[in-house]
Amino acid sequence: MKSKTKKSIDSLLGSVKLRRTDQRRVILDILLNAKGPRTADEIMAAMSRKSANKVTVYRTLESLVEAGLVHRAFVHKRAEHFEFANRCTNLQCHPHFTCVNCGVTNCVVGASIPIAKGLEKGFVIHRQQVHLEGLCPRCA
Amino acid sequence: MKSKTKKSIDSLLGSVKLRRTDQRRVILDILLNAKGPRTADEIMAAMSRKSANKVTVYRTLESLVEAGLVHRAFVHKRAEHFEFANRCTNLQCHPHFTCVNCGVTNCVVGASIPIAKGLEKGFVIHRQQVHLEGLCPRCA
DNA sequence: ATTTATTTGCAACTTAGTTGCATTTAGCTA
DNA sequence: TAGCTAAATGCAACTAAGTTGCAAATAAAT
Repeated sequence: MKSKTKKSIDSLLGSVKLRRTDQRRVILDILLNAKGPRTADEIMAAMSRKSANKVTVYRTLESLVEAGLVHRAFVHKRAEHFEFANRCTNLQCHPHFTCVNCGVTNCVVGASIPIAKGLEKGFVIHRQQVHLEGLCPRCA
Repeated sequence: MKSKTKKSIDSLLGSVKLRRTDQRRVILDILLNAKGPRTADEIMAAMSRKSANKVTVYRTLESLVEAGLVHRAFVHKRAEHFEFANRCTNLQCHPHFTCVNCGVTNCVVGASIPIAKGLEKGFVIHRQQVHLEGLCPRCA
């Protein structure tokens, strides 16, 4: 990790009042550089020899989610997927697209979907999440 | 199960060329009468003494999904949720709403959301799924 | 009624995530 | 800068959700 990156990650952690630990830095760094949502397992693999216990990874992700730095992505696979919480409006994160052929899931940029209208009276929407599936350009 | 129900379930199974077995009839009946998506576990509980091995439940759900009679609902919980595949257009199933307070997930009726536009060239959308979370009328 | 491909059930297994508890460490205070 | 303490980490053991292989049962075609 470049020390420049380290500083900006440390200030991210500071901004949400989380202690600056190595594990948090490494995990945040991985998510910051990921092109799409990642599972705990993928994160552990990316940490490689830097070691890290899976319990720590789960707990770290949990604390990052709670702090709002990371989101659980909505991708309809068995394992939870996490991503750095950017490109999200207040009510809606960017959608994700999963290719039914190659199985790859990525963030969708440049598409927008209006928030649902016409709900029965009394519902308060905090968050809308959209998932698309179909064929990616390579598989179409 | 009323014999009238049984007949209509049998004709559903016939229409997708699946053998009419008791387990399939019972599981379809449960999903037909459910107000929202159900997990394999909930289905097993509802089958109660009628017995059923969990492997059979999973495999039955799988075959019903493959046949298109049942959909995997998109609800962001650890266990898969299944529901009878009605009220779905070609491209989009009805949305689901999960209350962050009481945890209950239900189908949203009467709301509509347009299909995403503006995807990068080459993507083919087969299906769009929307999930809403927030407060239900009772918890708001 | 017989046959055969499907379906079901059991046992054992895997994957994803969790809990309790002992040890280590970030960052505050003196 | 050392000491203190709450927070974070790691290990072992566990649970929940789903899967696989194989043998027995059964739907439905003949």
